[in-house]
Amino acid sequence: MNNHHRQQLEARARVLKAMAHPTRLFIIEELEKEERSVNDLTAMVGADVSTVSKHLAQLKQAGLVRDDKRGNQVFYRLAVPCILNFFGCVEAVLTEQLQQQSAAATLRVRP
Amino acid sequence: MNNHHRQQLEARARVLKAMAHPTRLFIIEELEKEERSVNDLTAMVGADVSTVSKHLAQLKQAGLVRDDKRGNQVFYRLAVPCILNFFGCVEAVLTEQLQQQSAAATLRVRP
DNA sequence: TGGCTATTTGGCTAAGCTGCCAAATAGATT
DNA sequence: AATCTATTTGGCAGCTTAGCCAAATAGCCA
Repeated sequence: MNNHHRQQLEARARVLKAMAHPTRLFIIEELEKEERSVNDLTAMVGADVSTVSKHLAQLKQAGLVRDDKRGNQVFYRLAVPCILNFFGCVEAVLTEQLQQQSAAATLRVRP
Repeated sequence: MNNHHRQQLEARARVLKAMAHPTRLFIIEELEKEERSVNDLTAMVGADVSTVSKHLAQLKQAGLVRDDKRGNQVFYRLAVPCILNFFGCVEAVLTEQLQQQSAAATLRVRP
């Protein structure tokens, strides 16, 4: 594993880490639909404004969202449109897990 | 955000979190090529065996890899083949970041 | 200006993660 | 059985994260 490769892996890990939180995934989902102000998102998430603001800062730092200040408010939108596709594989993983679990349950019931 | 939705987001976040570490990404990359024993991976990663073993346990817990004990050794392989595609979007994010950075650098040089 | 709303930042605590060493476990070999 | 190799587990120190409250900042409106 050379230096360049390591840096590449670290960069990828940073992006994944920024996405790896339920609230931030929710925000990403919402921003897929349309841009939103911090206030909007705060109401939808149901946490303290400061918490949501910090989540948004993390997403921005990772390059996943952009912000746009208009008047009083700051609107956030996705920086990268392809995040939707991103979940095809995650879903596959989750489906696999369900199948595994139900298979295991069946084995326990009928050993 | 109803209960089912929240659980779905948490499940997705767990998978992403399992991937969000440079060493674990490296392991995933290696396992894309072929199955590997813990010893193999430890040599490639260059950390303590116990550390690598714990990374593997995390990947397994998330449903990303499967293990297979043969004789003395435990071989790990990917549970889900589609992880390769998973990175198209991450790469797009990273490319965006580079473009942003070089654009900003240009602005600083020629304001 | 003063007050109002929207957002960010600082500070704190509780909880979680990472990596190492040491010890335990499991299989193979002599 | 004794020993060797491969792997996992327990435990700890150091570091990071999440969430809240309080305070600071920024723009709007009377």
